[in-house]
Amino acid sequence: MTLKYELIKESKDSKARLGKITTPHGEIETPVFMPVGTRATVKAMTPEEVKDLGASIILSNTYHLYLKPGHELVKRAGGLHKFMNWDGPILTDSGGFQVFSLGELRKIREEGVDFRSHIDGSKHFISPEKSIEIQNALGSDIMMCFDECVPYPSDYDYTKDSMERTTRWAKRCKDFHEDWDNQALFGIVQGGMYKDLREKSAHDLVEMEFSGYAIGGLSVGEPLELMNEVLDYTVPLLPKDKPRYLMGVGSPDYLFEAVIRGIDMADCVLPTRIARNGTAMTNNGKVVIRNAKYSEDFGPLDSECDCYTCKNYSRAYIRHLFNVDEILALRLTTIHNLYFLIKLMERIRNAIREDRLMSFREEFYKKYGYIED
RNA sequence: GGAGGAGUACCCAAGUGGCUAAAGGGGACGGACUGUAAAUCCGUUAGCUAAGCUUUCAGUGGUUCAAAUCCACUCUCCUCCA
Repeated sequence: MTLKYELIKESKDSKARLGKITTPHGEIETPVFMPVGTRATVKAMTPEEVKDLGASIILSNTYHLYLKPGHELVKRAGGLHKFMNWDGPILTDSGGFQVFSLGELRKIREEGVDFRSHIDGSKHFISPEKSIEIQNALGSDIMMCFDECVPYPSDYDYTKDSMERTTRWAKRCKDFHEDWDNQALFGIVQGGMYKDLREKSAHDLVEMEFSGYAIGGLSVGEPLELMNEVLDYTVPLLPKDKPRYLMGVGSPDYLFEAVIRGIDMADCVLPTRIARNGTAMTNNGKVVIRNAKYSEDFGPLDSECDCYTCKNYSRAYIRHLFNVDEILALRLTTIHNLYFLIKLMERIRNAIREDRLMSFREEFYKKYGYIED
């Protein structure tokens, strides 16, 4: 197996850890935040810009690229890296989340999932094997097993059946995949909010020996405390010498809580999506830049930020761009939000290195407004 | 001077007797967003002592149990003719 995880340091004041992942397209310092580029682009950004923001790995999506432009086309283009001009590591999601989010448009059975395209309604079928075939064609550095992300809340029996099927699918993904030298494969722990199901899922997947392990089915609407609880008993079941990836988490508090429980990787559309919808994450909390109170605020989005946006543009200007529906508005806020989270993870890594993660978290929460002082 | 047309809330615009405090857009204001069907979606937008009440559809007066809607006059704007 080519993917290498090096555990550099375990935090003294929490379960956080510092590490380094080596992929065929470069190294990743962990804990890391991974920007999402579903359709082979981090929306509104060029790959060069994403790299300049400090991103060391990005996500892309099996389901979306399979529909458009088609994974065979991407393969003919020379693979996803070449196609989109990103030469760093890429992680591809398996399409499992779409199984969860497409609702009415899909039907799950043992063999796989029948989908209807959200684009034109055409019928499609994705199985674990098909998902791997697509991800092989894309050539991502890290592939994900095809899974089902169970909604919250879900009852015990449904969650159990689903989790067991996800485990069987994981086995099929692993058996189908061949080129382990160039592409790693992560298993995804499911089991909803049920401890015994999470334990069973983690146990069975760890036994299969994947390149790394993801925790799926969290951050789907449950309270933060519940996510923390699930992480508390699930993360310790995962091997220390492999990366641990919490899927779909991207608000600062969720990232902190995940990292202090031993998570190494996380991805989320949140920073890029809310950026396009007019919200910035700052050290002093959320800034809904469209609000009237910023119309004459000539200071930066975040006075403590040194990103391109904050160095050069004012809140009043960005608000104006949103008000008149200019493309640059989306770009400027996206640059800031991505930089903010990438930088936050760097600050978190430094705090782990210096054994002061818990105090950094406290300080950050107070300023951000998560806790009142 | 003559003939015709039009004036509805911040803007555009529907409504031509009661179900209209008034459709729909836009704007403004606020909110949501967490492995992206998202430059998206949702809410508010006459005033108030807000379950209820008060004042609105150019203005004034009238008809009617009831008027943005019907009638009269006035004002303003537009088009055509002289």
